[in-house]
Amino acid sequence: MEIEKCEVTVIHEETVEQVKNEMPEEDKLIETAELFKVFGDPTRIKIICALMKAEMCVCDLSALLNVSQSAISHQLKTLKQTRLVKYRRDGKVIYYSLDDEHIAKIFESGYEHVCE
Amino acid sequence: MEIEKCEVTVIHEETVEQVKNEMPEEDKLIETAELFKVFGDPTRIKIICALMKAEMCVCDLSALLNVSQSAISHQLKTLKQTRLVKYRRDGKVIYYSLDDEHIAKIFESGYEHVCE
DNA sequence: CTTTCATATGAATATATGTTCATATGTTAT
DNA sequence: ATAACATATGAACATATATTCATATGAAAG
Repeated sequence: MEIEKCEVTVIHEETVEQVKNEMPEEDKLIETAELFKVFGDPTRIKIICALMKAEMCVCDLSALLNVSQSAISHQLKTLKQTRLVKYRRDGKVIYYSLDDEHIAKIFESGYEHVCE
Repeated sequence: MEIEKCEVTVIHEETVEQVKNEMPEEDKLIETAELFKVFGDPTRIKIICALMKAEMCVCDLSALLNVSQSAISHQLKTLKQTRLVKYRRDGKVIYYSLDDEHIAKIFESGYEHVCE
């Protein structure tokens, strides 16, 4: 007895084939989703937005956004790992800034849509 | 005895004040995060990407993306609620498409960054 | 009106994730 | 060395969320 594959009815085979050929690599799409996911948290988007205006240290971000130092630090870790922010050390203080001009562009594209 | 506010050390008061004044409304930022969150799931980003190429029905999306009909339908519900997709009915079949040209722009801004 | 088919939906489950708390790290000043 | 301070980190907890499963809805055909 065969194990049946859970088949799905396809109504428009041509469309499915055509779109399948035009779709980007799955890996790229997953990476894209992961990128957007990072933008998809209130604390992180606020950090990104703040860093568009000025380079800032952890405790300033913490005060500005009214979020604990630890929470900010954890989120900055995520932002570092995904290369959205970079940092420099000056004594005890660590200054964060956006890694790249393009990060701001992504923010803008979403923000504009919300404000339309 | 007073309840102390959990105060945070602020190092650069001027910067914090200035950025605070330049920041958009919190509501808008939260909405922006919510928008990006919708883009931040592999299945949903694939649906969005597919609908950039063609209008498609649920079972075609299901076949194309190799995701169950139910899962696709649940995700389309999310996409409908956030006004990223619209639909039209033709008999038993419901065709989905992107609600707005701008949706594709947002996708592109993230996709480009990944492919840079 | 009953069946068939495309889609939607609610409950349940497993997993992911954001924050807190306590503590560690690393730098500067005494 | 030691104290003070800015930041990082690990564990724990609570919440959010994506998928599955079973079933409901709604339209067309017989």
